[in-house]
Amino acid sequence: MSRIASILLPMPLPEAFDYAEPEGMELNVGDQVAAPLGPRLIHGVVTALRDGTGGNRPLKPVEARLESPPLPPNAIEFIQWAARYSVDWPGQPLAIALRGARAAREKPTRVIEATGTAPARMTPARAKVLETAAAGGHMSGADLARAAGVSAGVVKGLVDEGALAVRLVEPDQRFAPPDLERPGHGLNPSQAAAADALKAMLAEGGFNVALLDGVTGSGKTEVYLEAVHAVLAADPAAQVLVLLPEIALTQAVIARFEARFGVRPGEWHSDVAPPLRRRVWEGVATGDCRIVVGARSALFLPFAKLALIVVDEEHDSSYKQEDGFIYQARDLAVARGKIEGAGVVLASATPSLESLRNAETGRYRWLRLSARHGTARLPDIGLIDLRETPPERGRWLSPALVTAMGETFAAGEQTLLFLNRRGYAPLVLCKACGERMTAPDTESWLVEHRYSGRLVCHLTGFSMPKPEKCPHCGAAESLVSIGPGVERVEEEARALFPQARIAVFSSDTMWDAREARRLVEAMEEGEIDILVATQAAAKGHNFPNLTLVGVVDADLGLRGGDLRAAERTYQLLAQATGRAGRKERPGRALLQTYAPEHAVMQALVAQDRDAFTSAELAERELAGLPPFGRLAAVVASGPDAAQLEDFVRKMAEVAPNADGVQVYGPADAPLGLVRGRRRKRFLVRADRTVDLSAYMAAWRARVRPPGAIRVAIDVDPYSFL
DNA sequence: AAATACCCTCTA
DNA sequence: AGAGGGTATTTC
Repeated sequence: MSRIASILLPMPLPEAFDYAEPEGMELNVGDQVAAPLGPRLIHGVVTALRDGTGGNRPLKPVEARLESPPLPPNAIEFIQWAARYSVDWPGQPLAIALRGARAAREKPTRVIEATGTAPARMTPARAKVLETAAAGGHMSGADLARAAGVSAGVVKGLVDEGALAVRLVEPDQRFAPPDLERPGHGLNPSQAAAADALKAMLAEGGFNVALLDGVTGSGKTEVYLEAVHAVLAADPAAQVLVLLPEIALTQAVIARFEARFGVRPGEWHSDVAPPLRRRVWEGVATGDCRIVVGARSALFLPFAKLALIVVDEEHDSSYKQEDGFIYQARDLAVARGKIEGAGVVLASATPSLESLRNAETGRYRWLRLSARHGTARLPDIGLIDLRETPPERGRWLSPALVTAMGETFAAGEQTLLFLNRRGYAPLVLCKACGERMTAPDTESWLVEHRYSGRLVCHLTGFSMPKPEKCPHCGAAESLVSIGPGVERVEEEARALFPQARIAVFSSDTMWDAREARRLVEAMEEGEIDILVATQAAAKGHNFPNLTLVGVVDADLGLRGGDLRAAERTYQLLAQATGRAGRKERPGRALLQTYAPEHAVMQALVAQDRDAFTSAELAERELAGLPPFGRLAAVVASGPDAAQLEDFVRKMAEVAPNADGVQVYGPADAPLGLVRGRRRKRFLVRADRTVDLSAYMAAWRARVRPPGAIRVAIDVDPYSFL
């Protein structure tokens, strides 16, 4: 009896395709195979096997089984679950899961070895080379020549004569096991209590979630390191995944793991070179690699025996992937934990309201870390009311903030000026005709960047040199820069403190990870007096001599007013102000605001997170919004406005009726035009009990968008543009 | 996603 | 007729 293999292919197809298993191939579920699809061969994964032959038409046979470890059943289940949840085809998450499996392997290295045969003619140079080669050390030809202090020609001559031979050595792909005998960090009582509670939860085994909730500087990392240790020690096959929101943070966390366990964990993010990626992927699949530190896509790795997932800074919005396969890694981490029967730890100083709600209702264990590490105390936070004491016209730093900066500088301490806006000015307009500079095919303002002298669209990446004349009315010298970005604040700070050492930290100035680390080190060493930074610097780093944080525009994130505006602003500003005064020095933070009475500002000043979150939760509950209800967004886009209008009207007509579901829209998206495509939105609100994914899938099945129109479904949206 | 089948218009 | 182009369909 021959068998049929269902094979999932990493592309947007609605289901796995059936193939005939060739005689003797002996496939198993999870095997990676090459399967013919039309005229091409595709790398796919076997998801099911059953007896039988092709029914209505003959099946094509599987071409070959690939020499790469199979995907474990749990990984396949997770991929299918994620696709269903996100209302997308299973081939999409599979494509993410196979990114490491398809990367090029590291090439074998060429090493030179002595063969034992003596060369026909011996010279001092040759003798030196043979001696060096005999000492071993697996050197390449160039290295051997350098070590022996001779030219490459001598080595080549010996190879040609057969006294030396080139051997190809496969690179060592294995991961060393972690050293569990190393002592851990000393924990303070609060940390020890949290670590014990975590270890107790993990010792129970099976799926459990804990929210590790502790103020900035309370030492969450040490706590979860102990949980990691407990898991690795309890089972020699157990694996651990640590998710981080930013690639920039991975090096620091990897160093912590290296110090704690004596081995370098597997590293996983978009900047990892293909050979290492392949090595980590295979190490994870075989169980060799027991610790992975990575960005959100590490969640799709094929763990052989995943026992613990840590999501650090769980509130961070970069866990939400917004394009391609849309997912929220924090939520999927919980889902994966459930499938794997693993523990999940969500860590944050400012947890998401979703996680706080789950902790409140007891679905998650709630572990609170109170004390700040060492003797440091939280910074004093003050508000500067810009309505009463505004900066001078054309300036952005108010007198009170400038005074504080002066005091800090005089005391030899550091200031961080926080402004979450790249570039020089967010808007350039013509004072003659009022024209605002926008990209030709996108409806958002171009941001002026003075360092590069260009106007840049932060949405699409479009950029152009700043024009001399207004492109609309032709007036010369009429373009004015409106509003501040970090570059402009830097300019102002230089004018105010010409003798201070000032630097800018944003993704434009720090596009290279090494450069970023250099700047962080310079800051740590006290070589910078004033750092002007976007959120790229607000996260994670500890600057011991930083005693003043000035938030240039505390209201920035509150404008636009989407669902999470207040929550996000609170989280970001709590994090930014938490940078001040970590070691023995007291710190202070000053927030410039036009809305000092706003609940976010009041909560920050009072350092009363719980008051803020309970008020915010009460509002969400009243409106039936997350975490009390669920949302999904639909964005339809197309080049032709009339055709799009027509389509979304039809879509509205066929929206299924269901209890506890309301469909709002269609409406023009706030960003109505991106890359030449007009955009329309729906928003769906549902009660928590509704299977929103199923609802959205049913709706989508009722329409067939014309070719030029794309429909993107976003379950649990974070962006409302 | 990528190949190809289909269906227009344009050129001469 | 045949090329050239956009769009719709198919891929087990």
